[in-house]
Amino acid sequence: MPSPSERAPERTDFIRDIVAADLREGRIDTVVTRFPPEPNGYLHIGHAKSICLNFGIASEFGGRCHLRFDDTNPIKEEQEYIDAIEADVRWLGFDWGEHLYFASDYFEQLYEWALDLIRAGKAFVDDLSADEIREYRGTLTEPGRESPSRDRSIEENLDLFERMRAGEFPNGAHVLRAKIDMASGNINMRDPVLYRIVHAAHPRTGDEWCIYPTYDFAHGQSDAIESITHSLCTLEFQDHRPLYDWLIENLPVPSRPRQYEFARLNLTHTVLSKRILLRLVAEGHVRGWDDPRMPTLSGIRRRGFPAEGMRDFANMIGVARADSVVEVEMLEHAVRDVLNRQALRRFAVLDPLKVVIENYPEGQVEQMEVVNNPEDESAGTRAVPFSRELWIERDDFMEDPPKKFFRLAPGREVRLRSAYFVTCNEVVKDADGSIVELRCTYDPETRGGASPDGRRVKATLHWLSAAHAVPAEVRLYGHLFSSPCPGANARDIFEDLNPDSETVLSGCFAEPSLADAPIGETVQFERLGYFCADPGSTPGKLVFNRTLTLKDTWAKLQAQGRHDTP
RNA sequence: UGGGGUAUGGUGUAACUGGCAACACGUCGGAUUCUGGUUCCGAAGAGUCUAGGUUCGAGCCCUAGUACCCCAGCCA
Repeated sequence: MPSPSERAPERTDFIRDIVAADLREGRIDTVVTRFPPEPNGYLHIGHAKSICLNFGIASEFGGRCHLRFDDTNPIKEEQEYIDAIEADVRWLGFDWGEHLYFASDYFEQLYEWALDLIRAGKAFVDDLSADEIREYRGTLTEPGRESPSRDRSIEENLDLFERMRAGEFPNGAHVLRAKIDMASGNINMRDPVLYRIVHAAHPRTGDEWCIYPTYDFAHGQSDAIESITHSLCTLEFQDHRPLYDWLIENLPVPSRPRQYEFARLNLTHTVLSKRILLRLVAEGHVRGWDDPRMPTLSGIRRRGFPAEGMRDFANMIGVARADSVVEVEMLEHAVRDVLNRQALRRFAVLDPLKVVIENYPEGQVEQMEVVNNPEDESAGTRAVPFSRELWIERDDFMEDPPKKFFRLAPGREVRLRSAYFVTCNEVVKDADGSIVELRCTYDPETRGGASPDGRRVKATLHWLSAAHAVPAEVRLYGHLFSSPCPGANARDIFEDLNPDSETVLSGCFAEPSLADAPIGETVQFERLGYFCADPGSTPGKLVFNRTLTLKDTWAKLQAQGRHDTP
């Protein structure tokens, strides 16, 4: 069965158009892209869009895509992030082969190129402090002023820069700057900083360096070294493109990469900002980077989202240059679409209500054959034990049902899925008047859920044999933010956190086959939604995370009814 | 008169080189269904930021506006 992405027509967007034209007109032989994360945090859904774009283009056009860590700032970067990022990209389904690179691999070459720039009189060592540089830079509407250090001799610049590398100066004492144009309307061209002194250990190069190139001095040159043809980044780097090009043109680099920018992804009810995600974790609003509510790849993986759904979503939303906010419903649709096709069906009861089948022999147990996935016959069937005492969902019974409720009610007959038709005869209540048990009878002729006489029922319920059901904890997840646009209108983004984003249910039951449910495999609890065992789940204490609910027309009706009857 | 971008249904995208504004999500109906799921059928919803202009014909070309986004890290 082809996936939607395979049967979808060839996707086109402005970047693919450019790549196709470059190939067609012979400007390049092979397309080479790269995904360039900084290892200072975890990857999120926004990164997934970029990963799918870069790796997707490479595979569609028969090229290759590199994974390159942009590790030029040792203060923020850690090996932990490098490992997590690699795992996330692999999980998403992409393979960089042997093309794993680090900007730090190029530090020596970058240093040589900096020397070249100095020798060409196009870079200088500045003595100004960070504050002074800011002052000299001017403002958005006023030009900047040239640094007093700008006219230093090439020899002195060379000497100073070498001594910067040698560790003779403390952090901030000097900086290497390009000599471009302090009056440029583009602030990035006002003698941008190329190197700064940072006495800090780097996760890869350790103490080898105490000067580090800035993003601007590292990125384009790294692209050139790797023969990247199309360097794709987000819109906020548009203003850097003139500098990217200036460096490429003024340095003896081995290839001529081109930068193209696209709009980053925004999702409703979600925040895709490393800074905010870091705070959510640090301030304990969530269980960690991989909390099932987090939009991180590790979070959605723990939540049970299949990678294929994530990829389908990336294809659905397209790539453009206009700022936009995609509704999460589209992501949820992509996930449900994959899960509907692939997830095995299982029985679980979240809010159990006891049902006793009065005419069912005491002590008898039957193994009912239940289909694993109606969308995939090859998934086969399984046996689920049936007996006299059962659990059903409390929501599936109403003592005084409204007209549109067609589940179980006094005197009404429904089907227990793949088992029998049952009729409710009596409602047993406790002293407080709350329902504790239903007394029902079953029709032996309807075994397997069939109706030999053609009798029809309006509802089919899931159920569990009370004696065989295994206890479980189930965590229900909703949107992390209740507002579709968290932090909009200058609101504090944390005020928009949804207080009900996680509901932990204890006292749930699952069918016996779920006792050893593999971690990370998402199944459908019939009629309820998609769920997967949490990594913290053990056979002794089962914990399931709800990936998504099923679409629920009844819940929608109820919600509408609430408005209709004030 | 800083610089750089972007405007198409509620949302995201599409419309080859000027030729009936299309697809998906969502919404609303209906059919099917041993999941109020899935599937199927149908509908509503934009006349393309505004105002002019060119043209037989403009989302696309021209002119003038408007709105929104990004930039003043030794972050990326």
